[in-house]
Amino acid sequence: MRPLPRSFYDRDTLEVACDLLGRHLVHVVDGVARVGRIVEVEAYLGPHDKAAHSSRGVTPRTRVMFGPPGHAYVYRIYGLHWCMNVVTEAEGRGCAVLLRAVEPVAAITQRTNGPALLCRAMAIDGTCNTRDLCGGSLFIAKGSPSDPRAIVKRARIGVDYAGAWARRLLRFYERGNPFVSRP
DNA sequence: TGCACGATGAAC
DNA sequence: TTCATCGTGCAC
Repeated sequence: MRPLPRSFYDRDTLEVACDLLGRHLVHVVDGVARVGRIVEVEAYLGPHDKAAHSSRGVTPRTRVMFGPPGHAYVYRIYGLHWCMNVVTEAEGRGCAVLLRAVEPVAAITQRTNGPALLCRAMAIDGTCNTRDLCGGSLFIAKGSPSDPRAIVKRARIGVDYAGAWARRLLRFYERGNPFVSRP
């Protein structure tokens, strides 16, 4: 179980988003590897994407989104939950993929069908922000990639304010998987 | 320095 | 449908 290389993330965000489905998200906590198989993601395409945090440009919070690929962007939402993204494409692009749901594989005891729920179940919080996913205790491994023919494309959740960008089909999930947050 | 609001989840 | 709860970004 080793981290996928940085080249995995240094590609077109849509490609990475689909390729992330079926991969294993791994977080080693107190010597125990918590593992979840990624089954739902959303792509955020950069500053021109009105629904992306990076659309406001480089700020203290979004700086990591504009950094090199293969790093974690973990932010607090509604003052009480955490959400995790992986940074994609070349440095400066401001692209990322939000992890929305995982299927429990190992050492998971709570619900994982939602971006904040998966963070809670895998003990991912603000201390994981800016973490390099290509070496360390938080990473993504090969897993069992989803069949491309089984990938469903839908509009992203909770971005109605983003006009036309809200209607783009940038949410991807594995068809029929019971751990998807909103099938 | 103040304030409106959110890539959510849970309860009602 | 409503609310919890607070960091962020932008207005002033």
